[in-house]
This record gives sequence, structure tokens and C-alpha cells, in this order.
Amino acid sequence: MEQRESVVARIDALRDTISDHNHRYYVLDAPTVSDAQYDALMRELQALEQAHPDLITPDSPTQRVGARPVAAFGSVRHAVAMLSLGNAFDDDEVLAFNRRVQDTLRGAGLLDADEEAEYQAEYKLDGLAISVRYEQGRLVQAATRGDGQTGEDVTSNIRTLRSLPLKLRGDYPDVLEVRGEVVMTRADFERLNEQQRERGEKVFVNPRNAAAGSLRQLDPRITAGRPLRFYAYGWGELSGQVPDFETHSGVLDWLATLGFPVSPDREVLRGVDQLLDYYHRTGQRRDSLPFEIDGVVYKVNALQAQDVLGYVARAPRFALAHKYPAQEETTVLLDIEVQVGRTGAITPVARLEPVFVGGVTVTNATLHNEDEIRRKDVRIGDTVTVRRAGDVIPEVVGPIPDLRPADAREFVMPVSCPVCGSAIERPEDEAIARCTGGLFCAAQRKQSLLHAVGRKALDIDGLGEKLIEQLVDSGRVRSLADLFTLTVDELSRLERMGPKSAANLVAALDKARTPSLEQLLFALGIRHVGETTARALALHFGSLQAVMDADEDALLAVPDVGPVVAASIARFFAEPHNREVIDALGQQGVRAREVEIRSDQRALPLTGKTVVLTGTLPEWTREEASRHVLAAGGKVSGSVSRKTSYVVAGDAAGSKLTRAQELGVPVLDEAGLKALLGMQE
DNA sequence: GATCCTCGAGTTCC
DNA sequence: CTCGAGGATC
Repeated sequence: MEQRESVVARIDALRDTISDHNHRYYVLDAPTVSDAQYDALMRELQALEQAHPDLITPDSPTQRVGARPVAAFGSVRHAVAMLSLGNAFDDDEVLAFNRRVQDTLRGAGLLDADEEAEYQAEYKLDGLAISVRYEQGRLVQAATRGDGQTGEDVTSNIRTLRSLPLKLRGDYPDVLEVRGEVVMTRADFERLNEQQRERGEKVFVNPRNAAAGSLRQLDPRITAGRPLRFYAYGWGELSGQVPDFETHSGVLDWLATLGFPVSPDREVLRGVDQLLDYYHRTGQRRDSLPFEIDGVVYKVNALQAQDVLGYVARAPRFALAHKYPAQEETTVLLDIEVQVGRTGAITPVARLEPVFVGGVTVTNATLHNEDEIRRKDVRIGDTVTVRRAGDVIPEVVGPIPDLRPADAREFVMPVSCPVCGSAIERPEDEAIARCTGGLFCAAQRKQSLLHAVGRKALDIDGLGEKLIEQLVDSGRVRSLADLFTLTVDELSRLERMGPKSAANLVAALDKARTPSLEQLLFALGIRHVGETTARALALHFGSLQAVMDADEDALLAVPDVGPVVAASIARFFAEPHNREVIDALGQQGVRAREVEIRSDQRALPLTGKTVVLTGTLPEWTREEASRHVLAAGGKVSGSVSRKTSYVVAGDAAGSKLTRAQELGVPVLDEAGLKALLGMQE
């Protein structure tokens, strides 16, 4: 018995010592023992626990790596929602934010007329947002941000992060949810990739992806081997014995005393000038920081003031993320080639020396049109600056004139189509040059077919670019109607087509024989007739025959159809070839469904309203949401204006949300939209 | 005739 | 997302 007591005491002592060393190493960054000494302590503890398995507790440092793999992550509902932040990209937006904050606080008597608001500024780390829950001082659950309401349960993986305490130090509250960012340092990222390369495993493109990939491992033992770090920046549920806090920075200081690493280089600042100064100072050292950041965050420091400012949609009005411009890189413009679009539009595309920008390797970038190239004055052979516009689409910003080689060539628009050889023409007053080959041009034929089978048109699954390429090049498919004559037999003989995929495709084609009239009209690819105009035509005429029979005057009666569009539609249906294709489609059993004339003509909830969707909604996809809006008689538009009735903002809402706020357009979240539609759960 | 609002079209990477 | 351009509105 006596011996057992001494074992218990030794185990406790070892656990305390080890977690103390973890804290010194990962949080204070000031280790007091060597790695070997640390390992020796760990091994001793493991040996004792193995000899006395009944003494193992979940918060023992040995248990960080013990958990078994799981089949899938469970989901966790956040007790307090994890919000997103409003964004600013330039100083003016920060000034506007500060003005709003100060006006509101002065109105509430929290700020004197001549007093400047106090903020806490911190880095916006580029990693994954995580919420970690402690009950009675013990780590019980960790979840990703997910949509802000519900995230994935990553408890076993988070437990392996040595920088996070399994057990809190000091006086802890009953319940504490810590919010922070899981990141990988640049150095750790390089080391990990080297290791991955040696083992012949996949390397990660950037620290953020490496952190995300490591945390989303189903096997926590893999996560345990990855060098992840956690930095706290906020909190969710907090109850029990908690000090009486007045400021945001005060809470973070307190979190540090409980054993959490908090974001380094935080500063409490007063007034907007200091914020901008912090932003620019940080920008200068951005590249020398140990981890990647994509901006800085300003938060109104006084908690009472935060309460007064409140929230709009899902973003707090008391905080702002001030982002740095999309990362730019330079590379060499190897060549400018042209692509032929569905309408014959000739688009110059820059072929670039592969360059790593903003997390991906870019080799192509659109140059839009001739004027654009001239405006930017880029020439083949130039060293150019490339950035990812809106963080997605690569864009050539411009040349670096000093590095222009003597033999740099200007781009010359070809006079004939590179695909079919037809003349390329550019109308006097237009920006776009076009191939005049029409459907004689294989490129245009392929693109038209791709358009027709697209999701918003006939929605035929399993018919991609490669397949269309084969079918058109072999001459087997010349028009949309030909697609419907394909058989399982001949399809399975094509490259990369098994009997299974062939059968699936034929089934998909079969399903596509009864599109709605608007889908069919859109699929035809009439110039100037997109999704919206197709719908307007369908609703106005009710049948394909009626649209075909309509003359220009009749077409002009359709809302949003003017002379240019009317002429384009009339011209399309006057073309014998197009009529033949429509006849052939009919023979293949392709017929638009009857247009449902709404029996209930009473006002629907959204009649006459225009709704703009932005960001990711928690439950609905963008398409689902717009279907619901349309069904309720509303219109969905892509840009916010004074005429917009509502902006429905989801997660990561960007410029549209900002614009809505500027124009004073009401902003709803998904629940608000559902309420409007009368679908309140 | 000018201005504002929308729609259409094209696009990258994995 | 961005640009260009058609349509509506004043």
C-alpha cells in the first residue's frame, strides 16, 4: 500500500513537471530543460502508467496521443456563435469604422466629444479558428468554426497540441470556451514539408493548408506528429467564478495566466491614427514574423462599449479586420495566347512562368481583351506582377518596365481564328474581338455544348470538357441534338469511359429530355439571353413555339428586353440551322415542360422585392436560397444598389455587405430570410 | 442625354 | 470577381 501511495505521488509530480515544461516551452518560449531531459520525464511517466493503468487520467500528458482514429468527425453546436469579422482593405474604410464606433459611443454617453475610442489591436493569424471548451478546468471539447453555429468535433486532435493546457492553471471558472487560431509557423511548415518529401508523402502548399490538413486528420496520432500551435484571441461561454473584467485586453491577459498562449504583440491603442500606424508597422515586419498573417484586427477594448455597439448580421460592430493587399509576386510573361469562347469571343490569356501566389501556383491569367493589354502595357517577355484578385482569380497587375528585355514583343491580335481559320473581327465600338466562324468553328461548338449541358442549363452530369472534345473532334456530335442519340455501347468504347460511366451518362441525358422552358432557352445559348432573360421569356411566352413565333415587337414587350436583345433572339430563331437543331431535339424527345402558370396570383411574400445573397449561409446553398426567393415572387440580383430590398449575408460576407451598410440596405441572416418567407422553424 | 442598375460572359486552380 | 454593355429611369 505504501508503495502505491508513493507511485501516485510520483505520477502527480511528473505530470505537473511535464505540463510545466510544456508551458515554458510552448507558451513562454523559454524552456528550462533539454529535449532529452523532457523525454526522460515523459518515458518515466509512461512506464509508471503502464504498470498502473488504473491511474491513467484523461488529462495526463501521455494521453495527448492516445486516442484511436475515428471514421468521421461529429458535429458540435457552439454554445455561443463564432462570428466572422467585417473587412477593410484601405485606410478610408478604417476611418469610417472608427467614425461609426465613436458616434455610437458618444450617443450612448460612453465617450466624451473630444475623446478618442480605445482599441486593442492584434494580428489576424492565417490559420483555422477553433473553440476549445473547459469544464471544471479540464479540456472537454474542441470544435472547428464550421459555419459559426455548428462545427466539427476535433477534440482528440486538439488534445495533441502541446501549447494548449489539458488542465487549467490557477483559479479557473466552471466553464470556459476559449477561441483562437490554430497555426503552423513558417519554420515548422518547412521542416514538415521536408519530412513529407523524404517519406514520399504529399507536401503542403502553405502553412495554413498544412495546419488545416493536420487538424482534420481522422487519426489523432498523425495530428500529434504535426507541429501545430494555438493562440487565443477571444472567448465564448464563460461562467462561474470569473474576475470582473472591463476590457477585452484584460480578458486576454487573464487567459494567459490560465496557461493559454495569446496572440503576441497585442497593443492597446487610442484613436484611429494609432490603428493605422499599427497596421503599417505590422505590414513592414509581416514577412519576418514566425507565422503568416493576413491582416490585423481592431477591437473596441471596453466590454461595455462592445455591448452597446452590438452586432450586425453575424459580425460584431465593435471589431474590424484590416487586411493586407492580396500578395503579389513577379514572374515572366512567356507568351500571350488566345482562347475562343462560346460566342466566338477571342480572349488573350497570359502564359506565365509558374509562380506561387497567395497559396497556389499560377501559370495562366486572363488579360480580358486587347484594350486591357494596351492599358497595362504588358509585352511578351516582360517581368510582370501577378496577384490573386479577390483571393481567387489570378490577375496580371502590370509590367516592371525596368526589367523589360530589348526583344519584348507587343501582343498582336491574330487576324484569323487559331482553331477554325475564320476571320477575326472587332466591331468599331466594342472591346471584344470575335471569330466569325460561328458553329463552323470547333471551339465555339465545344463551348456551346459545354454551356448547354451546364448545371444552370440542361444539367447533364458526366459530360465534361474531355468527353465533348472527343465527341466533337470525331465528328460524332455536331449539335446539341446529336448528344441525345448517344448509346451506352458507343460511349463505353471511348477513352476513359467504362460501361458504368456510359450508362450513367445515358441516364443523365434521359433525365435532361424534360427541362423547364427557361432551362432550354438558356441552353440554346442565344446571345444576350442569360439565366434571367431566359426566365423572363419563359414566363412571358409560356412555350418554345411562342418564343420562336414572336417578332421583334412582341419580344420588346418582355421586361428587360430592349432592341438589341430582341434582335438577337429574332435572328437566332430565323437561322435555319437553329430551327433544324430544335426540330431534331424534338425528335429525340427533348421537350420543355409546361410552364406552370401560378394559380395563386395573390401577392407572394417577396413580390416586387430584390434580394442580394452574399457569403456562405449556414444551411442553404446559394442556389437553394435563390430558388426560395424566386418561389416567393422575389428577384435575386448579384449587386447591391439603392433598389435592393434586402441583403442576406452569410459567413465570410465581403464587399456586398459593406456596400449594403453604406447604402443603408437592410441586412438579414438566413434565419431572417426564412422568417420573411414565412418558414420560421 | 446622362446615370444608375443589372445582366451576360469569360475566367483560375485543384 | 470583374468588365462591358444593354435597358430603365429621370
